Amino acid sequence: MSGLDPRSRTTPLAQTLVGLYRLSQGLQHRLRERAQAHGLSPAQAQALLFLKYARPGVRTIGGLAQRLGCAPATASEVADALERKGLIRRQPLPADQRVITLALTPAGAHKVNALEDLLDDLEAALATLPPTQQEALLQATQALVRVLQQAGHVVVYEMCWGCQFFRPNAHPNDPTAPHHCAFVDAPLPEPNTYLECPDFIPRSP
Amino acid sequence: MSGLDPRSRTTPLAQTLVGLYRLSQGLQHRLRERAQAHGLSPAQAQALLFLKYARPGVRTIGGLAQRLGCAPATASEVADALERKGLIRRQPLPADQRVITLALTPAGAHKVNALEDLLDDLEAALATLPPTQQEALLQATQALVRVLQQAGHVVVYEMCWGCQFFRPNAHPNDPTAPHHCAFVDAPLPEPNTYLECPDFIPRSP
DNA sequence: GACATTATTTCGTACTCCTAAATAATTATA
DNA sequence: TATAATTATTTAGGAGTACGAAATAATGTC
Repeated sequence: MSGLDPRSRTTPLAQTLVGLYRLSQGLQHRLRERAQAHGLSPAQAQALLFLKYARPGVRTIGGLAQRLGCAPATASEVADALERKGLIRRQPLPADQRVITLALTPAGAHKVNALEDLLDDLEAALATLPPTQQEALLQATQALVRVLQQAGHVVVYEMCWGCQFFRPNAHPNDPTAPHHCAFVDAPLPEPNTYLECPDFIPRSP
Repeated sequence: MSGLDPRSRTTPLAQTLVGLYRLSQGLQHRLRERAQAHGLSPAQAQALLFLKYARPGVRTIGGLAQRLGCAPATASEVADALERKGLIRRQPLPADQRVITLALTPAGAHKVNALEDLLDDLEAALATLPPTQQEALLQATQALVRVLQQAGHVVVYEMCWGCQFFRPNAHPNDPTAPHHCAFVDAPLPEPNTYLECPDFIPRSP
């Protein structure tokens, strides 16, 4: 009955399962290869991208652990490595001295810019699929990610636009923070709305 | 332009890319969790499944390295760990003493039987998708795997039925090996046709 | 002020992963 | 048939990944 038995690989479900497994393996392989070309490990590359794109409040050891799907101890070690390489800085949060915020150094910002095309060739491969398959693949992956998210296997970070807690132009008289987040009940500066947030919940269609 | 920038995540292609990335992360996370429940690392669990289902000729250090997508040195270390745990045996191949064949011990065979349902809950999640999405997802993943395969990011192991080199009943008078493989040009015993082979190439539709 | 909670770090252990070099067996070449 | 190239694996060394448990320090609660 197991989808990993080749004999059961006649059912579409089992074939898809094995396909996704191979896809995952290939993606990780590609990730390692590309990161290595920049002198980084896969986790280090992901951490740099996280620090570029996550909203300020989650750029901490704990936030990084959530994003990498690892224990805080591991995230602390990843931060150690990046700090040794001079790509990030640790800084206690003034408001709560237990929290360590992580910030890219100029060298780190430069490195992550060179790193952004990490999966471009996979995106190019996606583009070769017929449009109907692209659309179906999008629906299916999003449905699966929701399942994995509910099972706690992955934390989804997304930006505000499209989030059900986002109130665009709730403060029209405040040019520095015209929008509003109903989740944390706080005004949002414009640039922050383009950053990733783990509290994101999509608006229902 | 990068699909990893949240601002570009408005295009279906970029959304799919990020979805696949999360899917991959979730799958690896689940794999680690389930393997750990059996006292194994992810690589060790994959190695045991490989030794159960791969055809005899590839059950070697090199074959394992191909399957795991790692260097032979790493595969040798994985074999070390499994040997220490008494789950596999190393044995030089009589015909070529350089080659080390790997075989499950009774304990290893027992362990891998308990391990086969490793991704069953992901398969269950797949089953919740509407049938049209299931079909499209199958097509799309297979197309993507082909791309990754050609780029060398993954080696596809499949069993004979469906392979273009498979000649069923080519030796009707030989009850021990009625089939034939045109790739290695050798007769195939019936049980072997249900095992996975890295030389698999699908028949054209 | 005592106590629980939280975020992070440190420690110890096991595993992953690579490259480069060493070893041994086989195959090719001269 | 010696010698050389090739192949499969192992060993060694180094960086990284990952965890649980214990330690530390800051914050919140009663």
